[in-house]
Amino acid sequence: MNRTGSTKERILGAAETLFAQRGFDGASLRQLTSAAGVNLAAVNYHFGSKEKLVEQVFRRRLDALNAQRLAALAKVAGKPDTRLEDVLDAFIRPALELSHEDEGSLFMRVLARAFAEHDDGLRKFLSENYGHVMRQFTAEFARLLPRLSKEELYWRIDLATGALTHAMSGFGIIQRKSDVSERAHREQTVQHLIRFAAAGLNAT
Amino acid sequence: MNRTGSTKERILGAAETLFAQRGFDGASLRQLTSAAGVNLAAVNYHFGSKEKLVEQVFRRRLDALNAQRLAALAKVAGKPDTRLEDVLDAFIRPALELSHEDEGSLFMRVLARAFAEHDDGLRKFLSENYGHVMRQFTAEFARLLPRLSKEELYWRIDLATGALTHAMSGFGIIQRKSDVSERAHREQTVQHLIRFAAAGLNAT
DNA sequence: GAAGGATTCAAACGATCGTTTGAGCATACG
DNA sequence: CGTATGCTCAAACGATCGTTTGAATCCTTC
Repeated sequence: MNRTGSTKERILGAAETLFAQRGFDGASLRQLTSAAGVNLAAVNYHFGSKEKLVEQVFRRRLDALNAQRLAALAKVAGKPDTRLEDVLDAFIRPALELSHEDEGSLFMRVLARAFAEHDDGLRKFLSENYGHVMRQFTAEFARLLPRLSKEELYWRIDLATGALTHAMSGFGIIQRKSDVSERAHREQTVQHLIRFAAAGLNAT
Repeated sequence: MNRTGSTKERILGAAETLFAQRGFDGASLRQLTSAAGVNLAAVNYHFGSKEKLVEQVFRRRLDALNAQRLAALAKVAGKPDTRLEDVLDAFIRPALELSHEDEGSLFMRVLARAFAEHDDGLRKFLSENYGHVMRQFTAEFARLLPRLSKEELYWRIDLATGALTHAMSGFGIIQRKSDVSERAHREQTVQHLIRFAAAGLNAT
């Protein structure tokens, strides 16, 4: 039972963990509030409903994550000597750093579940709030891969993001290494993902 | 409400559709039996429990799918002039054909959900019953990519399967085209996937 | 056509779900 | 001190969950 931070923060933390482990339907508010050490009614008091809690779980991470992604993209977008790998780095590194924090290490799993859900409400929420991020990255990919048709480009970006989401959702448990090598290991992981995605995007 | 086939088959069909749309927890036996046009108690009578029904939904498709994959792999494995693309074709084409059947078009979505679940019981079931398929493909990839370390090979296979699962789980609805061009479109899709995966696996 | 196993059926079981309620407690402000 | 205000609490709400039951019905076999 977590006893640090405000009630809202404890609920959000427990929700992230349990949504990652058991899914949005599978994790009940009773398991969730029990793990957070708060009263059952606190969820509806602070968030209004379970569905709105789900939204806040996403917002808490994605606001910062996408801001970092856009900041990193801004440093390379449009520059004449920018390589494909630089853009992928801007996309991948913020997510990977999130996966290696003590807090937030399970969030990418929540995100992977959201993609698998194919839930219209959730997809609409993500598209409305964070769709512009993917659009900016897509525009930069299009600039660096001018020989690809629009259809081919969308295909490959979809495949690349699928690979990255799949890989990053497996983290937090499997890929966690010892503290001394964590930084080096993370850098190695970034390079693995970038090499794979760059080659796929750049395929003949 | 489906009224064709035996009770067991109608349940399996409705279960596949609803599991794809709403998830294993989200789809209730009442929705499921109602869509199948059978009595609620029929699930427990014919399958024993909801969990065993889930297993049968997987078995019904994966037995045939993996048999096709292994048969296609056997035609190229170990041959001196086999290309990476041939092995990927053996892996991808059977799954894509399943995605374009009227029946079974939603199964890859069920499979994508299972991957996102990270459920130990389900992963153990899949590993015990179909793990040898992935092992045979991995061995052939290792033969064709001798310059990759074992760690690098596993990384790339994981990323490639993630991309393919992600892409194929989006089918059945989005990518369905008109009947006349369906065969040509499917072939085009196979080539997209193979090109991307081959380039990723083969990256410098 | 009677017997008997296989299957279907409506109904109910206890458990658990998300949500609501109203009393109780805390802290801050007049 | 008195009283708002924000928050927590136990308890209960109706709904829905997976499962079980026992009678009704179908279907085969002699």
